[in-house]
Amino acid sequence: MRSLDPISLYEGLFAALGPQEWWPARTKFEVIVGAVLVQNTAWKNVERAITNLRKAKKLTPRALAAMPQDELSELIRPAGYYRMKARRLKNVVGFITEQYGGSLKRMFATPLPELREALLAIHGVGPETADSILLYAGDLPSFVIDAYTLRILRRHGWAGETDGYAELKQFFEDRLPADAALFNEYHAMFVRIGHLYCRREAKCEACPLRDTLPSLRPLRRNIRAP
DNA sequence: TGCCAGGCCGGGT
DNA sequence: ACCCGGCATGGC
Repeated sequence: MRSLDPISLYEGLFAALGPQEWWPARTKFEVIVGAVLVQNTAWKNVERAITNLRKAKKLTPRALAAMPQDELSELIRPAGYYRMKARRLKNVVGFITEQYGGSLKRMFATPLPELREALLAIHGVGPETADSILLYAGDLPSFVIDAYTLRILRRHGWAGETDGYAELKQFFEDRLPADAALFNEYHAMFVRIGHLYCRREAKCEACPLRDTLPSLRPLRRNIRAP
């Protein structure tokens, strides 16, 4: 991570990409469901599953909790790993129901570190899923690292091979103001870059990071996302 | 046509 | 503390 100034990188990304308006979801609960469904899965497939759930009117904690797991797994089938993910969704809604009476409002009123630990204790919720829920559903400043972030940071030599999720998360959180809107925009831009320029088919030469970044310097102090 | 996507878990070194 | 196989559908 040496030689990476996260604020310069943010400014470079934002200048190149603009606001991302993430997470693509209509409700907070839909974000939570999506966060589980997208585990190692293309978002396109998740959309189908979400659509099925919406049409079936199952996009609330209570409706999901009341549904048989087999029925749930059929609805989310397009997202892949559907049996496992049905179980995981059940675990998450069980947690919301038992701990907070099904109220996301109450859940997200929990102090961030405490809630994060609680989420990680749910079977099927790992660091990225937990942080995505905290940030994108809860508007809580928990920086999300994902495969794209890791790949981009490594490809540019900013992250070493030994840097893992915890190290990278810590790195950004230590150097940025704890602002959910900023973390939101930042991670969303990493994913966008990943999608467009950092996949197998995509061209690395077209990546905005390629030319803009080396010439970047910290210019402004106010880096709030729109 | 294969390879792989916005992970996570469990069992083995 | 790592490393690996399993989990599954759909798109390019």
